Amino acid sequence: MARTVGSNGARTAQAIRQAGVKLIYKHGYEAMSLRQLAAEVGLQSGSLYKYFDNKQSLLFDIVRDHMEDLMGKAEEALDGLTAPMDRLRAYVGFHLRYHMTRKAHVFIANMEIRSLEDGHRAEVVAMRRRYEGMLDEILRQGAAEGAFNVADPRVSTYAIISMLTGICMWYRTDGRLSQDDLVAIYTDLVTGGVAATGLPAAAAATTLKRA
Amino acid sequence: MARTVGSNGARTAQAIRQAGVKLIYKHGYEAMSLRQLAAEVGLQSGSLYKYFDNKQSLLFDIVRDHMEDLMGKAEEALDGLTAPMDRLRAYVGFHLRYHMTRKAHVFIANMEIRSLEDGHRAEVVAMRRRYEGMLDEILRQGAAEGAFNVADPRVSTYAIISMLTGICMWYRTDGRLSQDDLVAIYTDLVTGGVAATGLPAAAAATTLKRA
DNA sequence: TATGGAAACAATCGAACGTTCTTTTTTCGT
DNA sequence: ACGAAAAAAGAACGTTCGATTGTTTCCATA
Repeated sequence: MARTVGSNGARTAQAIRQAGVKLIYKHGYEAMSLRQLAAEVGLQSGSLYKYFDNKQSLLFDIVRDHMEDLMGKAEEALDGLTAPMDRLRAYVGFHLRYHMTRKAHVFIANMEIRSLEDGHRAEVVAMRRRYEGMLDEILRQGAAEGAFNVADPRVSTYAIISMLTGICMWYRTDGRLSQDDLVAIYTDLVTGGVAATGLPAAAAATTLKRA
Repeated sequence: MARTVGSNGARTAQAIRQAGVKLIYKHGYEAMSLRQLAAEVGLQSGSLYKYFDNKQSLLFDIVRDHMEDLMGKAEEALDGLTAPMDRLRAYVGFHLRYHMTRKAHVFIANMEIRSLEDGHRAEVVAMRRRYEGMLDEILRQGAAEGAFNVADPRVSTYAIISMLTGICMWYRTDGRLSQDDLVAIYTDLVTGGVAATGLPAAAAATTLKRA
């Protein structure tokens, strides 16, 4: 047998992509074999090459498409908001919800960067920097206006994003708390952490040397 | 040639361990071949089997030893402290410093869990749960005493640990900020996030439904 | 200085890998 | 109804992998 009944290129392409995300998420890029992927879709391994040039480009396509989707939707979420606190809350809420609903894609984009070839990795890192820059800008604006008290926006950005992204390591749809509950809890943590306390954070930083 | 001049079992064992950490950190467990590891140490690949049963047990040994070290030192760091805020600050400072100085080990322990066989993974997950439990306990105690305002200690634990652990993704010894600076910044973020604000966090959580 | 154990080499195994190529079958526009 | 194009099968490739085995060399000790 050869071409199977009812086969359709577009549908197969999508199935391959979905199965790729699933298997890379579960086993890791290196550990996923193309035979495994083909079996998941119901093909022979050689047939996959009608749909991508090689294994590496499959990974890159998945990661790049995800990053573009993430950034596009983030800009939508912030659109129209100007006050730093509003923008911060919107960013936190969006990031959390996105990472709860796209756990697999997010995990891959964060963890398989090391498996990308140099050129591809550079592209993805640049995209990630742009995404982080959005939060960095919010924190700087808020600090400038006196709404936030951040000793170092760069570090706070890393810290906050790490905290939020971590949710995709343990969130379960059928868990104890709803997405809304979790967004509320995390929002409290973040806004509390950057809240203006009266005394400059830089001073607090210098007084605490050594521990 | 066979046994090389000056060869020493204990020294080789340590060199293999170090090289293993280095290569797994750089390339990932699956991507690291034993030939690569052997070359790094200056051996033939077959000779490695004098030092471990198989590739999997090398990974497990590295992760388990790291987890035991982490927990032992964490208990030391908290030893003698009773006030929740003191214990929280000590936990944050310890966790950060440890993760800044043992980046590779930490990264492996967090990222290569998926590469562990079921039994080994269960052991490591249990250890990690115990480590997380230390922070969870601090938050609960602080909440009970009214020192902290945490809507959900379990979630706050995950959030804080994710935030702190994330530092090993970007911290560089020759970076702009010292370890003390970073500890101060992160400590502010954490203590601010769990600070008692007056209004119960649970109420804040329910009022914010939807976004 | 002979000897037993420790340490490493060298060769090799079968399996699995990513990839390429040819062939076969189905689909679809004319 | 026919022929081209699309879709997939299936076989084969060279390579690399983890792992095993038998042999050689070094070293401590008696």
